[in-house]
Amino acid sequence: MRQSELFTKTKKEVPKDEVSVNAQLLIKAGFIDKLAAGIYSFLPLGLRVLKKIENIIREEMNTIGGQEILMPALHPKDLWEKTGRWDMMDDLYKIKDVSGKELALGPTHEEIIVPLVQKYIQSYKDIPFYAYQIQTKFRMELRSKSGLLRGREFSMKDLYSFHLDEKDLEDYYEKAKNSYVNIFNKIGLGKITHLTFASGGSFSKYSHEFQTLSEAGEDLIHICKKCSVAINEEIKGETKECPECGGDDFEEKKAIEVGNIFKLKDKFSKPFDLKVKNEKGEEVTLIMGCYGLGPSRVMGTIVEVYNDDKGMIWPQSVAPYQVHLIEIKNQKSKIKNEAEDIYNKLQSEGIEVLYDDRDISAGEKFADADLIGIPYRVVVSDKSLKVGGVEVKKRDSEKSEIVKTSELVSKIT
RNA sequence: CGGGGCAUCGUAUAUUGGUAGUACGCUUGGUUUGGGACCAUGUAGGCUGAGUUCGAUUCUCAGUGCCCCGACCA
Repeated sequence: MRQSELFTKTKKEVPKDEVSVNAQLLIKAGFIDKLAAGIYSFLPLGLRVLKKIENIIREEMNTIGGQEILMPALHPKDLWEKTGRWDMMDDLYKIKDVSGKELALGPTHEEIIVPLVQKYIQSYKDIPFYAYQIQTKFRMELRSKSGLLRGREFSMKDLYSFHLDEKDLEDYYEKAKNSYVNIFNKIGLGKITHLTFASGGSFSKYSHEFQTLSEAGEDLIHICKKCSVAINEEIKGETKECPECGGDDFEEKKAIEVGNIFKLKDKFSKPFDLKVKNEKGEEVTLIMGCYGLGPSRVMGTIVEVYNDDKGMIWPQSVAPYQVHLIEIKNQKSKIKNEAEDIYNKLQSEGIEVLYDDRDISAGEKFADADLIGIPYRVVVSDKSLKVGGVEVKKRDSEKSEIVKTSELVSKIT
């Protein structure tokens, strides 16, 4: 992508009503735009990051047998009345059409997937079954805040699993848990994301959250010093020992909840009477698990965690581009041609390049590169050519090195 | 939902009960080119409604919006 053609430009100033680090940096760099409180547009750079995150999640979901689907965001009222959540859930957006028909904007999809599965699955032979989607959710947050961390409209991956018995649910739950660990490792948050015991509601003792350490977090978690699994505030009040290893020495830290997984058992299959025939021809109620993970919140979390005073520092796996190619030219030099050649070369190698071909000062290009936070910065200038090539600098490092143009591709892959 | 704060060109800000100014951005022309360069040029603004007043962007009230603290958050 040529930066001269990129839809958004960076700003020098941040809107004064933004305080959170992720909102400030993402808006300043032109990744997102705020339409209203907790409602954002994803602009070209931001959308690329969001999609990278989504694709990492997809890959892992597919690995554990999830089939991707896409359910509607508009939900007829009667489905929500069946579970009692039309009145119970106070952050449900409710709308009415001209005929007076009432609908909800989906905040989660148990009410939709259960009837859907009921319609297509009648036999134990089709169970277990796993389906997931990545979709926009709506929740009427009374106080949305902190940029992408708590929105009223946000992206969410929700996986639902269907089982014949609890043992099968348990087994799959463990698989899903592991797949979440893989996801956070791949996204670059692995080391600071703790598996966290949370309340299991009325049907199981525990559920699990995935909590990423950050001062911007709303949650307080208690990390077991022995096994580094954490427990949340709620659980901390109920137990003195780590449910994982029995340790009793904890460290308190603030964290952002980036994922949660629940054993729903028959909480939703029962009200909808979701049953299949077993081997004996008897009807059995299916039991369920659900597994949530918010790509947009993850994106905000990454920014909160990886930044410095100059801007964002994207992990390679989710960066909008791998290389920020910068040309520094003067009127007499042939830099333009050199930079063009390198741009084409890198692209033909399948490397994602943001090419700063704009006619502005070097300082401004460097400042933008630091702000946008692409992992590799490659500078082409008279100075670099004179000493044999291009200058390569990693965003998270102070030093740069001269690399021969012919060796550039191997250097950055 | 309780409490607090804020509202002026696209962005950030200043001033004022009497012609609203500056910087950045953007236009055009020129000089520049290794850490947000310079000269010239043009561009655009008082959240909405009511009240007080000869006159309101400024004072009062209401509304709306945004931010923060708290509560809430399968």
